[in-house]
Amino acid sequence: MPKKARQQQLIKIIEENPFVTDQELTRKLKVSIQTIRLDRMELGIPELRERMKQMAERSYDQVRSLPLHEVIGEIVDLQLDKSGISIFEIRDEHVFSRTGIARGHHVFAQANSLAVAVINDEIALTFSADIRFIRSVHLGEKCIAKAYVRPSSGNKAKAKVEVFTYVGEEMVFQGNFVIYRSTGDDNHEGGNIHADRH
Amino acid sequence: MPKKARQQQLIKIIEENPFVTDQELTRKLKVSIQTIRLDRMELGIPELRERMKQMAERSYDQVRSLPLHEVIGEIVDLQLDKSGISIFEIRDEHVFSRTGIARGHHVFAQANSLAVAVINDEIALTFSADIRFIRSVHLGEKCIAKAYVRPSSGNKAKAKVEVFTYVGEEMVFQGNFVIYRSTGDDNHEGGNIHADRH
DNA sequence: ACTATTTTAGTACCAGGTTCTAAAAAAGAG
DNA sequence: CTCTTTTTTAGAACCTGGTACTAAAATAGT
Repeated sequence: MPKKARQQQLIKIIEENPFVTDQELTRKLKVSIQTIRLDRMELGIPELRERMKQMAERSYDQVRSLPLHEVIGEIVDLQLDKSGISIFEIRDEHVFSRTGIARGHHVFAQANSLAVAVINDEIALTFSADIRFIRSVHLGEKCIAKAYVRPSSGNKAKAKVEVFTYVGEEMVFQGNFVIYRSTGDDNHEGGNIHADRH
Repeated sequence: MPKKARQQQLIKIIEENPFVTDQELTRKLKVSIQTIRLDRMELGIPELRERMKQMAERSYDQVRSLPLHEVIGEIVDLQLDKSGISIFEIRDEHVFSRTGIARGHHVFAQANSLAVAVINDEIALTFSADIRFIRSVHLGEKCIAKAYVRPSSGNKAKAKVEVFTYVGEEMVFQGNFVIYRSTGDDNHEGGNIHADRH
């Protein structure tokens, strides 16, 4: 096997299993460990421990910067029980890779997170929602969601929140949320209660 | 400083910086390296390299198993333009940490992903949705979502999909989706079209 | 004062390498 | 076929960040 081909093989093997040692590579490629190491040098592939360290660091950074998993979008303004604003930038991981159009649930998640956040209560759960995707959102666009709490008539445990999401001047999403809150009487959690539609 | 306190300190330091070596710990805790190592033994904290390896492996597994970022839930049955079933287990990262109740947008995401997947088209986007969270879903529960495509009257570009999500026998979520499809005429992407509500 | 616990010290050893020197083996050129 | 260059292999010394083990101090408990 020629050198080039072997090095391509080596790249492939390490790519699909970064946890492989040089020793194991000698078995797979049938060359000496020195050759493996020269190849790694030439290709700029760090040793196993360095590879693991880099993966660990990358994942650690992500964990640190992504309690975005908890609340989607960055809340920049919040007046409890009144209104709130959040910003969410559409990135690679949010779009259909083929079209660059954001998957609906991410846009929804931003609105939902904001609707829940704006309710000033210990427990606030989405009870129902009526939503419209007015136009599709694309990779790189910044979604600005604005939520307004509507004065609730009657049932105090259900708060109505309207959310409008904009990209620039353009409205791209609109949703009417009914948020269930834990005012006093805890642990209802929906059950068989039915919301009146608007 | 008593032993217990030191060990608590050690746990804290490693927790907030898992990349610390024993050597560095001697400086922070002002004890010998042997003491550090005895402490780690007693506390069952692995050595630096092992910690990094575990982090790397965990993140690697996630990367492998989380093109779930693309499609939420595992689709186990799919009859295009007819019906589909997906399974989604509620894990730590999906719940409000205080209550163990799933955030609504994850349950929605499963249903939305399925509704889009079941439409047999190159481009399928959520146009609108009307959803109900019937009861809250908790950590560890397996959500089984079933989607049915309803025969669309009139506008062929809009498919109606009903999704019901169950935990066991119990229905926990219900949604009526209108999915925009790319039948022939491409790139409409919503725009100023308005869906008739059911 | 004697015992038990805790801490420190030191040595041998390990994985998975790097760095360096040097010799074989293979390939290419004239 | 010989000479040169490239490629491959071998081996020894050294590195990091440890483990495993033995043993001696230091500290605390009673």
